[in-house]
Amino acid sequence: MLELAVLGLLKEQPLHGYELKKRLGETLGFLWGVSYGSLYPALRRLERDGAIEIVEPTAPTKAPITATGSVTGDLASARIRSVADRLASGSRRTRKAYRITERGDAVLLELLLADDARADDERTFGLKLAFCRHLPQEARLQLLERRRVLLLERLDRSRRPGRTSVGATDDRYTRSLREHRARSTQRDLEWIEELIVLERADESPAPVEAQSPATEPVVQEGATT
Amino acid sequence: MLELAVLGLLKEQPLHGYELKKRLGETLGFLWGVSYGSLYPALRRLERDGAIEIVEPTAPTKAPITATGSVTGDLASARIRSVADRLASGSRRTRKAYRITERGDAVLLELLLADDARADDERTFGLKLAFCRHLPQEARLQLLERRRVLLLERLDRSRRPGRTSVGATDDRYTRSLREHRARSTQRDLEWIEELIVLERADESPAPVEAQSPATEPVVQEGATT
DNA sequence: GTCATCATGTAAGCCGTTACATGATTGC
DNA sequence: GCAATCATGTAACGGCTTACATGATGAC
Repeated sequence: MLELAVLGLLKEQPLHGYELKKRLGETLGFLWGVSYGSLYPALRRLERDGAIEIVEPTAPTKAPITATGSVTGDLASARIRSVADRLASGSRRTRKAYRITERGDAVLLELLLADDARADDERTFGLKLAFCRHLPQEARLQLLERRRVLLLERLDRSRRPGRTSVGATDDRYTRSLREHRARSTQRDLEWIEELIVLERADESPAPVEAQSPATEPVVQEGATT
Repeated sequence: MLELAVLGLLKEQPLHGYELKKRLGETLGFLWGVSYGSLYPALRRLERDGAIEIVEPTAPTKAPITATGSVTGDLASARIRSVADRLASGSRRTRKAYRITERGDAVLLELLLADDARADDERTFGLKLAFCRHLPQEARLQLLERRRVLLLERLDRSRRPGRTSVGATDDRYTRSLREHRARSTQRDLEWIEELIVLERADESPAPVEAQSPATEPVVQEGATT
């Protein structure tokens, strides 16, 4: 889960651990308090696996700018930011900025597509949705559909009263809790279905990857109209 | 978290591990798939700590029926059920039914009162609410109030846009996710506030504990009459 | 007699946490 | 020079998961 988040964030631009942690809390609402104790080990793991690599300020030789031309774009945009700014200027050898590699792109894809069964985890779904623009539309729809099924099942389970007869607690609180959860699930479901409709609305088979950097500005002012 | 659930369920009636796991999924909606691999160790831990004890069918000598007269009531109601039925009849020495002890009552109380800060965990709150009838009303209100504050904070955080300018993802999906989460939090908040109002409505300082055993047994066929 | 279910457990491992240790940079 | 912040890490531990091992009971 953490790895998914890290890769997703690094896909946008190179960052170092400290900054990464901040974003984890800021732009991704959940993942409030991942600690350094888990973040740094995760980074090392990812580096070991070749999914990310350290951005060397003096030696950008390794940059394999192949499929994603956006990489250079990200770097450029990063350079003007204070984050990578001092990094690139040669000072500040203490911080280590990481960049996602081609291998990492693949891993990200994999993580986004993974169907965990144990995907109940709200957060994991949130994370996937947050980065699903990196998926082809088809896979995106699949993700939404799977979620829909899961919610339907949950709703179904919550409806049948189960075994209220025996020793099952059924006081005011439990009942309220059950009802509230059922309503929440219902709304989640409606939301997902709305997203599905929207997704189906623009059935453009164009590889999202290519238009990715352009997505946000466009949507902003009437892309779906 | 598991321990809280276990103690809560055992507070109602003695159960053995296998049955316990089923209930964990049934009556408590979340906690779908706790595995035996965590349940049994948890039971041993609780037993070691003296929070629960094995119900010995032939030797009910240890039963310290002191404060809670309900213990006998629970046992009685359990005996007519197939669960403890065969247990009590002498056969079936393979299964181990557990009963909560006085010590366990205290532990349960403690767990219900615990303010984890990391109480973000939806499930932990759900669990607490599910068993909060074992708390004095005052503490119950406190629980709800704390939750309210947490939700308010979350809502507040979700409102301020943060740093949308830099590299922060803000595509259709992320935006929708944020909005949906904000709405959900808003509704959770309204729900909690409703519960608080209800709670305040019956400011009867009567100890809930006393009327608790009357709830379930009556349903069955009046075992306690 | 064998299969499904009931029932209890152990071992290895993952993923995260807290607490601790360290040091560079910046502002005052 | 000192404190705050930035920045990176390690160690110990906790809790839960999967996969595995075992065995009793009841139905057919």
